[in-house]
Amino acid sequence: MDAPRWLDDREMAAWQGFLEASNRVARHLEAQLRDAAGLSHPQYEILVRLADAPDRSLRMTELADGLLTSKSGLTYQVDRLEKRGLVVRRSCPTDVRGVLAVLTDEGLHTLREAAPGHVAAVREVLIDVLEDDEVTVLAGAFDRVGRRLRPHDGA
Amino acid sequence: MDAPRWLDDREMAAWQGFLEASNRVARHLEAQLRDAAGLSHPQYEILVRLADAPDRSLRMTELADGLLTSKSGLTYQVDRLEKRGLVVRRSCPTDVRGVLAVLTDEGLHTLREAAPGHVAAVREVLIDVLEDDEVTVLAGAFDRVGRRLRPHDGA
DNA sequence: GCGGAGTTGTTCGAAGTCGAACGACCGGCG
DNA sequence: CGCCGGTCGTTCGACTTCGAACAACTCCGC
Repeated sequence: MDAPRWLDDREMAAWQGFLEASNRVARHLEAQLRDAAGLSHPQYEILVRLADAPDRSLRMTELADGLLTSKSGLTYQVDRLEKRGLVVRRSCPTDVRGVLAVLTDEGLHTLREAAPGHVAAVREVLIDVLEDDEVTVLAGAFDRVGRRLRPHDGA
Repeated sequence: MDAPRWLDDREMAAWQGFLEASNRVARHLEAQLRDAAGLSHPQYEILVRLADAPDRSLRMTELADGLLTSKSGLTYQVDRLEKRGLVVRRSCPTDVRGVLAVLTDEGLHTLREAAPGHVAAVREVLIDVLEDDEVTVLAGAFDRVGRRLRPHDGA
């Protein structure tokens, strides 16, 4: 490691831009969701995944895998959602240890109310700021970056 | 807002990829810095900015502006750094309210030890995963995205 | 010089995140 | 049947972050 390859200007701009953009975008969307629907971004993602799942329900572990949060973090957020009545916990029929998180009607309603505003915000701060070909490049590149850091996904 | 423009597959891939990539990259670098130098990423950035500043010192507010953290967050991190002896607080000569954060020799030394490994990690998980033209596109696009969300930068 | 509006950095409480430890439970093998 | 490594979800304590409130102070117009 005696000859570190430093970042040239172009690389530095990409790196700094990435850092600033990811921070600001995350903050902005967090604020938008909270103001519009009283949801944090992790909570919103939990609702989305449950809404797409069969029976609107998923095991805690399945939920935690897709989400990029820890198991304990998921427990915390599901607690919050349950106290608001957007999600219910049921015990898993095939495994006594297991817990099923189930989206309630109210949860689905809340999600449907929040989704358009959230998507609009995503467009406003990211997608619609980019040219079409930039979106394409970004999708390809980030798929590679994300996959590479995924715990166990050789593909 | 009755006709939300949803994201098509390509846009969705870009958005999801952005989310996953920014989370995983941030986590990975946080872990790398902590293991190699006992620094958090915010702390590392503070050291970098101080090292580049005249007299290796900056006002707290100047520091907070460049950094993407709040004032209180900065106070907390500078407290940490000061307890480790990497930074010292001095009162500002031209403004009694002001506080100058000054990088110590030990702070500079720690930074120089940490920098090569950090840069290598940035290359490994982001820059070197991308093609040259992808880096270029990314730099341009993110500059626009970041600038757009900046509090006060009409340009 | 003076008074009020704005700035500066810190403190405080609330919130969220993580990893490690934990009790409870599954499943296979003897 | 009985045991034992592995899995499930929660709990716990430590850490970090944020915004609002705060006291001290500057700066500008008069």
